[in-house]
Amino acid sequence: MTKDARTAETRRRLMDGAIETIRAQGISGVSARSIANTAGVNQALIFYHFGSVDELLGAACLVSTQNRVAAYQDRFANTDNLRDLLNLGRALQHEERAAGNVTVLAQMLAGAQGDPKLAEATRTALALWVAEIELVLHRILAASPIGELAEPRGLARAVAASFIGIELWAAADPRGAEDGLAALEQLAVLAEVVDNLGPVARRALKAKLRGASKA
Amino acid sequence: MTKDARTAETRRRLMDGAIETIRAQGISGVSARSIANTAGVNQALIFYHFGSVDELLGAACLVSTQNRVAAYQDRFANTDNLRDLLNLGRALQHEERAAGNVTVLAQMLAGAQGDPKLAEATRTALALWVAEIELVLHRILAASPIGELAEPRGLARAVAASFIGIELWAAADPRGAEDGLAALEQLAVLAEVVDNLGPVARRALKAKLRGASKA
DNA sequence: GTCTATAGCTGGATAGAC
DNA sequence: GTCTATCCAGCTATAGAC
Repeated sequence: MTKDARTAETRRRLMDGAIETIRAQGISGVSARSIANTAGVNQALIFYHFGSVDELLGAACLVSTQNRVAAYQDRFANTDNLRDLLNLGRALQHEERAAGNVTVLAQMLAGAQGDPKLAEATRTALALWVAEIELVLHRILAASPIGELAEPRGLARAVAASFIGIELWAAADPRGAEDGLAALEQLAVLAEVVDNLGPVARRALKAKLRGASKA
Repeated sequence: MTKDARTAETRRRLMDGAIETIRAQGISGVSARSIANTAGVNQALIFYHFGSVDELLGAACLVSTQNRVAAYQDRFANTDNLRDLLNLGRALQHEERAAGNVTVLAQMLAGAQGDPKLAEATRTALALWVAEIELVLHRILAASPIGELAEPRGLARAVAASFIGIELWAAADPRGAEDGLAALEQLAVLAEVVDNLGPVARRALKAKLRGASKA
């Protein structure tokens, strides 16, 4: 194995270890030693390769989020109606719970309180998800009466933040989180029903919404 | 000042200090020393009065949440339609951002990952908010076509979790969180519009929703 | 009840051998 | 690049004076 390959391997193990440690113990369980232990790597190598624990955390979070988002690019691109989006959301929620990316972002966000460096890294990672969601919403809402009210920019952030909140909740109260998620899905069904009203009801609703948004 | 009064005063200062420390530095900035420092109280007294930092955190979180929820009891009780609920939510979001209770609960939730004691305390505190929200939703949804779809139990938890997510987001990206919040409010307006449809459209919608909920 | 002092541990970070 | 050894700051928790 060449030197470069060994370096890359060590860096990868450290980043994987960092993610796994956040996932299992939360941000307050994270330390150079706990990460090195999970990674099966010497503790001093964190500082050699990344300079500090914070910078390792930032790098790990960014790379792992890039990977997760990339895994959905096709599915995001092929979504152009509410029903597909709802299905995608369901799948995403389920798969990411297993992969742990949402949990990691939630913990990073918690750690970002009063730590500008972590805040910066977390913001960058979150932006990757938000950008994808925003694009899809833009496409879908343009053709929906709901588009009269909510703009994609805000809605994308609200959706992402809600995922974060639910996932955080799940750690303390799994059943409650499950119920909450089911309720959100039902609300999405409401949006879909509204979206599929006949042309007359649809025009009436549009007019009402236009009035409401001005009030 | 009597002994009992001094004891109560110290306990109060410690609990206030704990809350303030979580608020300012997040859960990973919390330690017996940082709390004692904020409280202006000797560090050893945490262990004398509460036994451990975790137990202080649990007690502080519970008491401060009780106080905040109590401050809203009348307003919750007097809310029986979507418009009032939307206004209450707006007021609550604004006032609690200042009071910091939502931030504290979010940080406790983050700390609860892999710490069963914190998880238990946080669950109890969250339940106080959820119970109020659930009661209001129960009242409102019974009279609304939306009630065909979402049950109050799940929806209450979803709403609370979303508040948590948004507030956590705000620490890293204030503008993004603001946009997200605005979008959620607009969605509530949609619900209100749906709720105020004429009797014909309303019956049609109900039938559609009933079909959708079975699918 | 409250304080000082301290034991014993874990944390970040670096120096220097290999 | 990686390892061992180590410094020192900060942590929880307790003992004991007041």
